[in-house]
Amino acid sequence: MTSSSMGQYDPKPTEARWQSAWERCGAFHPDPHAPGPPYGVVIPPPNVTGSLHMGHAFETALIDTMVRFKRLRGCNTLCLPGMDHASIAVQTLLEKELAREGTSKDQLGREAFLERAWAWKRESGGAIATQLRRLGFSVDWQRQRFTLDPGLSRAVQESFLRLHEKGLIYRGEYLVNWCPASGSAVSDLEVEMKEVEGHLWYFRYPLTDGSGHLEVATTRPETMLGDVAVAVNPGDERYAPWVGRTLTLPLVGRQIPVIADDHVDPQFGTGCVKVTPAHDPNDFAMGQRHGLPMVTIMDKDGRMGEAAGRFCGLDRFEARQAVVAALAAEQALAKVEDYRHSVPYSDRGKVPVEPLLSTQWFVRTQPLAEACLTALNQGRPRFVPQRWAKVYQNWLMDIRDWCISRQLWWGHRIPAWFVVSETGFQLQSDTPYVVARNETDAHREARRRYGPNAKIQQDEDVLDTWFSSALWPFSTMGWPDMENGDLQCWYPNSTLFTGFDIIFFWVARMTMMASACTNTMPFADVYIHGLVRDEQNRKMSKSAGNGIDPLVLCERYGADALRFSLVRGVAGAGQDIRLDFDPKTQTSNTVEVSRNFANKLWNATRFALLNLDGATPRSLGQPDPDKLSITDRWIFSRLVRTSRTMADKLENYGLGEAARSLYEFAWNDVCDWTIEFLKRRLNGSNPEDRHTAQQVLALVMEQLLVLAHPFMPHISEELWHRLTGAHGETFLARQQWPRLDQAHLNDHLEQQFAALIDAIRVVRHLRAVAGLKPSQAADVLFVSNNEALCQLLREAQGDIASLTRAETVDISTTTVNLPRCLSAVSGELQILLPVGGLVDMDALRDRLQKDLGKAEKEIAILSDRLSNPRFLDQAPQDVVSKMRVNLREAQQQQHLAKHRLASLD
RNA sequence: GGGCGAUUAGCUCAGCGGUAGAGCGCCUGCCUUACAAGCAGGAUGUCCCUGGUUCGAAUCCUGGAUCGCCCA
Repeated sequence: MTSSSMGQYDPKPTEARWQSAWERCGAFHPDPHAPGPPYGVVIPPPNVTGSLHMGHAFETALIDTMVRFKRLRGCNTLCLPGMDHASIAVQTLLEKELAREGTSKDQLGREAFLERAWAWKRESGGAIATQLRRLGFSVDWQRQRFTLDPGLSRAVQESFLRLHEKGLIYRGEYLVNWCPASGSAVSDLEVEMKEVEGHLWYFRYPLTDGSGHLEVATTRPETMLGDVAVAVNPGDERYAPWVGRTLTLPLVGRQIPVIADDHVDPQFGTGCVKVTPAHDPNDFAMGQRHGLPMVTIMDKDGRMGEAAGRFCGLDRFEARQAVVAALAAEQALAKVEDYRHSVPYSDRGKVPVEPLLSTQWFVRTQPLAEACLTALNQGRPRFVPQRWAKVYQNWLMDIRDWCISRQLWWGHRIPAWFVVSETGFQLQSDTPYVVARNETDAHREARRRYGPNAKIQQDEDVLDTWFSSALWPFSTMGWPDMENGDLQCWYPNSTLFTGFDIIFFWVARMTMMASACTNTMPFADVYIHGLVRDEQNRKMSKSAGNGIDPLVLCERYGADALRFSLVRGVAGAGQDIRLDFDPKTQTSNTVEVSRNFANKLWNATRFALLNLDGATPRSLGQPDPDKLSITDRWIFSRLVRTSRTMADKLENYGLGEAARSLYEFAWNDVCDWTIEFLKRRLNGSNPEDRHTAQQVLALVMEQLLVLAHPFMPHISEELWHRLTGAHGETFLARQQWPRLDQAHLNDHLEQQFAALIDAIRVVRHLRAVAGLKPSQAADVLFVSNNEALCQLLREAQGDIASLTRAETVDISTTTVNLPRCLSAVSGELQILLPVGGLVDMDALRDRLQKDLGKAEKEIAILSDRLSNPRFLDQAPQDVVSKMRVNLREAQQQQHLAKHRLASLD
């Protein structure tokens, strides 16, 4: 290996090695009976057709940081991975494939189609599981689950049965959101409102008695074929005389009444609205209030049906034009306006959904939502950040029933059998049915209820994929087998990590189903994270084409670097983060910073290895407290403080803050100061000092690697093995978070140390001002009448000398008059560098003027404040006394700076 | 229309009652035996505006502006 490459960390082989070693050894395969408080997390199951995008990487980084932290803290930790079966996505994908082959799912038939779907799943489904491994996700792959697995299917079936038994699942004919592209109903949540430029068409509907007409406005002209009334607001005087009269519907000839309903907005359009109960949710409600008939004019493929008369067979958008043209021909088209309005689009099919009257299965959500609201009032689950609890609450308070049946094949078939013999072997909306675990049971039950000749036929439909996802926290752990060890140990789960966009889809449905099935909330906490945005603050998405492939960044910078960037970027909880990326060069500054940090850890450890003579932290043992230098005691205090701060932050989901603490501790405290301090003793001739320095170095480095592990698992594992010589199945991932003697924590020392560090910085500054080359040595003289400060400087005399390249460091409590020398003032300390004629007097004067200015400004502020009696009276005493100390120091500084300036002349 | 978030250095963002911080970028000097993916030093802010609370406000509260998201 060349010297230049030795200083650079190459993540690729290291990350691959540990990923496979962890999995091979089952490092993350916990035993539910093992000791330690349980910490259980199920990952939000990605879609089986999906591939890794930045949102997954972000979520994974957050989850895994927490999970690894809890594991190091001694929790019996399970992180369970898996995927959902994505009914619509898989079916769409396969149908396209079949179309290319010139066939279709209907030609294949249900059984062959499902075989093909499973074959697809085996061969190309679930690529994302491999991609998640690439991030170093410490999940238990042995417990990986898929929503269509037998165990989970049993949970789906069982929960359906139980909910049905409790009357929480029912079947009925209602207006549902129909997606003509996938040929299935979808739930309210799968509908996305999009603003589009459309038109508002005004139609004239004549009174049947020929005495005039009313004008109605609509954005969907074709639905007029299904109109059964025209409604006006009861308070609208313009139309009061019209209420109760009859209109003749143009093109159709149907006689329809004018009705009065509070829900009509008199300000909108003409104040008259056409009522189409079978094709509009508001009209449906109105139709029910007024007992109006439902006229369905459209078929399930989005074409006009028989009730549309001469428009039958036309596609809905063709029909729109044809209806407008026909009305125009009859002089019934009053006018057309451009009109911007919201149109419901199917999230899946990316086409406008049609509200359609149809018989479907529903979950009666209200009783479940009430149970969830009660739990929420008792703080279950706890939302982080809290504001999302309100979003969740509002949604539950205004909830609508959940349409759970889908006219698809890939999924959990509804465990209901129609007793078709009761309705002449025709399936109708009122055909009776039985719900059962299997066909034999269903048949038995049907015969019991409907006689020995009852014939049954299973419902063709499958359940919404979210139905099975809603059971995920417990279906993955063996429910309904309550004796299952996993369930007993890790259910309810500890935390659910997910995005806010999925609170309704998933979080609320999980809590409702858990309430119904397990009578508890499925997790204690819900951590809601933000989105990853690009440098222009746009949400990353495939459709916008601005998505960054996390795997590209892993290749270039390492998974550790990507993860660290994502976690460090989080401010508080739930905030969006921004990630820059230049597609031309395939580079990201943000991730580069983290890559550099990994490299810093690499080199710091390399320094330790080069200086430990093959010894390990264990073989060196703990240093003797009496032999610790002041710098040793300082870094121990910093280590204890950092470890404590990070743990506090992580316990409260402050992941970004913990990451930043780590970064600062590692880079500043350990690398910039401690390693630099230790060099002198490690290279020195005193064997006892050298031994202590080695002990300190080994201990600090090992603990630093533990602290880094949740954030950068691979490199920390690698370096820890090199440092400790661990081998076999011993992993850093399974070690203990630092449990250090809290007695090392020393506030006073850390405060004093700031003055020491500042003194060194001032010396370096003076050297720079004087233009001294690093190789040129110069003497340093500190003068202060603060005895404690002088004592500190004396203790660190050797350290100061080595860090400032000083030949000698003198410390004096009495003022020394050296005329031509570099000088500066820092607090109560005067710093002098006697360098003879080399001095640039102007630069020196500037520096002292600056010190003086700073001191005077501070004196002005502080004395102003201290002369305010109300401040003295009302501010806390420690603040007042701190101000007094600061003022005294500033005055000292002013005095010294003036004195030095005077001595220059 | 209702709700939520954001606004701090050229850029990306921390800080959230006690004298404004980091990284990147920029300027100067260094290949100093862990690291040039580095080291040392330096320059850089009406903390969006407006009132108010307070001895004291970037930080808490009113109101407003701009940007973004969610629900209707």
